[in-house]
Amino acid sequence: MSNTELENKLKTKDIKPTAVRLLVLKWLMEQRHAISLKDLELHFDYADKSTLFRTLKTFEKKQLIHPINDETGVVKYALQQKENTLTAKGFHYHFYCTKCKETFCLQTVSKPKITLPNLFTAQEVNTIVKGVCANCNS
Amino acid sequence: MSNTELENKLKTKDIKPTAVRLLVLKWLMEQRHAISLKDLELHFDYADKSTLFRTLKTFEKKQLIHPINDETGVVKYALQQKENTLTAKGFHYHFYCTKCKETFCLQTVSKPKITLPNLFTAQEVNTIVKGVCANCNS
DNA sequence: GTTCTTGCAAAATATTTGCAAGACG
DNA sequence: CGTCTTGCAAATATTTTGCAAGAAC
Repeated sequence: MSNTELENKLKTKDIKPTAVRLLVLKWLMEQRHAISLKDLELHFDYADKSTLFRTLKTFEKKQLIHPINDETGVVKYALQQKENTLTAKGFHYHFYCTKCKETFCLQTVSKPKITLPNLFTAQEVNTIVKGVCANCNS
Repeated sequence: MSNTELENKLKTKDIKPTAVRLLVLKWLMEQRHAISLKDLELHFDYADKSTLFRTLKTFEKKQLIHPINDETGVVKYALQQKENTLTAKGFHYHFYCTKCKETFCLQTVSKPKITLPNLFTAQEVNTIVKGVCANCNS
């Protein structure tokens, strides 16, 4: 994806396309798994931790990325694949590979049906599946 | 539950019944929601943080309690309701109430069916439902 | 007396903020 | 100029470990 395209992607999300943001977005798009702040820090060792932190926060607020809690204790982020609407919040499963320790977004065919006890009302469902990914299984 | 009963509960799990452990177990059994290390610290302000930390770790290792990640960033613990076996790992949903901020274990009727992409193999599934609990809804 | 537990201190890890300098328009 | 972004430092928050004293058996 060209720099102009990246810039536009940011602009349509109402994010000013700065150097750091373009680099982070580019890298995020190249990854096939979710990344953590630490991952960013290691990859962009010339940029400051707090800048990268705020970049993620900005991206998150503008819904360019979404946070994933894979229970490793560290929050990771992945690009928002579908547009979020209030009715269909782009539900998908997350998969954590216990071998390569990477976290992926899985395309989901259907939202799981969950029966709640009386008077309980649901707003959101998050499912994290742990196992071994295709790469590590072959 | 009497002290003797609490002691036995620990002993059957191969945990030495010390004063702190008995108090923690008793309190855990009285709660209807999961508790964090911080909760313990606040409740048992006369016991040391690290002691409480290690108490939780011991209970977890001996499968007296199980950790819950409700995506608040803090791990919480709740008593193991059913015995864990290798085949049926006592699956249940967890519910996080966005009003009272408490986390509960829900009794589940059936394990969700999840279809994974080719070559992906699952070992474990964790589902956290967010919404409003019965108490906050009434 | 050997092993396990506890308390205290401190390390390790992770997240977040204040502030001033600089970039951008 | 005014607003937004960045870097640096440092505050917070949380989890975890080392070690020595003490308790339990």
